[in-house]
Amino acid sequence: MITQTNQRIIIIEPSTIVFAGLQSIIERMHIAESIYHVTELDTITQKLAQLRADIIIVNTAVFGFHKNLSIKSIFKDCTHASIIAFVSQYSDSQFLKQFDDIIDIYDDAQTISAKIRHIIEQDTIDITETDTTELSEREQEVLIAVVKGLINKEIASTLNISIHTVMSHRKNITRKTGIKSISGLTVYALFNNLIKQEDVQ
Amino acid sequence: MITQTNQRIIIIEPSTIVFAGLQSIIERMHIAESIYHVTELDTITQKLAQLRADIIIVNTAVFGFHKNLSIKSIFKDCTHASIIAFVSQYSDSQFLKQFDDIIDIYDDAQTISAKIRHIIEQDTIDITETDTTELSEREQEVLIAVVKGLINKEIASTLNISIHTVMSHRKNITRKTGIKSISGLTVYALFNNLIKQEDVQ
DNA sequence: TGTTGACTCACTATAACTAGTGATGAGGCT
DNA sequence: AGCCTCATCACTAGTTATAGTGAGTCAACA
Repeated sequence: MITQTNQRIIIIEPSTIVFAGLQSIIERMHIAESIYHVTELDTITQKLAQLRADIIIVNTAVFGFHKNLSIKSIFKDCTHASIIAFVSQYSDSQFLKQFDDIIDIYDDAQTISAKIRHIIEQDTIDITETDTTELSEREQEVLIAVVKGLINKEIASTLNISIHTVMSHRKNITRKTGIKSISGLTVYALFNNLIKQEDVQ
Repeated sequence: MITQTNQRIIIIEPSTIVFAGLQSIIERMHIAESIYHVTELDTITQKLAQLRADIIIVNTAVFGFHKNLSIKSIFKDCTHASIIAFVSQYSDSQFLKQFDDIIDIYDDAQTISAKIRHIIEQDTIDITETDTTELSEREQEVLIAVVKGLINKEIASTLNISIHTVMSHRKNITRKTGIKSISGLTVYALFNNLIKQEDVQ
């Protein structure tokens, strides 16, 4: 699989915290050459072209309540950049249609990564298959239950299947991931955002 | 100046992005031993005491519109934790007075760092009882081995004790922490910095 | 149409863990 | 001296998990 690791990204976001969060998530993707922070729209419009960004993520809040704006014209100098809306509060759905994609403040890291990857892949010709999920849906369900601390019998009853099936799934999970221990599976599940820390135990 | 580098911090914040931002800013301060993410209030209240946090940062949005809540009573099990409000939208100022400090979503990194440092310094003055670790040294060793994925027999041989002793320790660990599942112990060990993620499995 | 993968279930035998009780010696604290 | 914790070990009985093999149904796909 060919990955692009030289993306130039601009984030237009008033809040330092939110910027830091997006930055941190994007950095973990190892696709960005640079991440540029802009807090206001006005100060940047002329310089945008200069920065030659590949991706611009813009908090729709910076547009204020003037929702009749044309995104195309605002970013007219960035012809080859993909513009992603970042929505942290209600935004008009017609307005949002102008963007290449939308990231919601409540999206999880996996979703955000997927959206950005998708944008990059659209721009890149050589898309080879993206990581298909290693585990089947049912296997993920079983894994989540295991990590929640349920024993096989309990998993069987919550999923309405026989304990034999549960064991069968668990054997397949072990085979596919190569992880034998519950603690290892816990880290795997946390890392892959299959479960939240507070749901464990 | 004595700096505290072993703060256990819980962030109660629905948005992954905002959490990642706070995490990233706090990590740069090098004061946190662990940063725990919780997305909802309901799922965590009973477990809060167990986690023995020093600082709890809570997005006031999780309280919804019921602003007559007593913060003291919600966090009654965390007597020694400082509670910081994280405000991302309008919040009643009377309500906010209950908190030890307030972080606003538009605060810059420097301001946030200063606020957190201030909280820590206040606390370090009135440390009378050093929060001795809940688990004995031997129990910690056993716990780490468990979380590494070793089975009791293996733990026995690496620690040069009988398998009976290992089980004895494990029983005590379960009794003291109240955590029965290996996955729960894994989260506990990660949060309490007893083990690094990469050492698991 | 034949293959593959997902999902389901079963049987066997062995290994490992859990829970409860009990015991001993070392060391610290009051 | 008495009390407590830690660390060590043991026995019992019951529960749960692991490993290996096998097999049927169903849907997708080439």
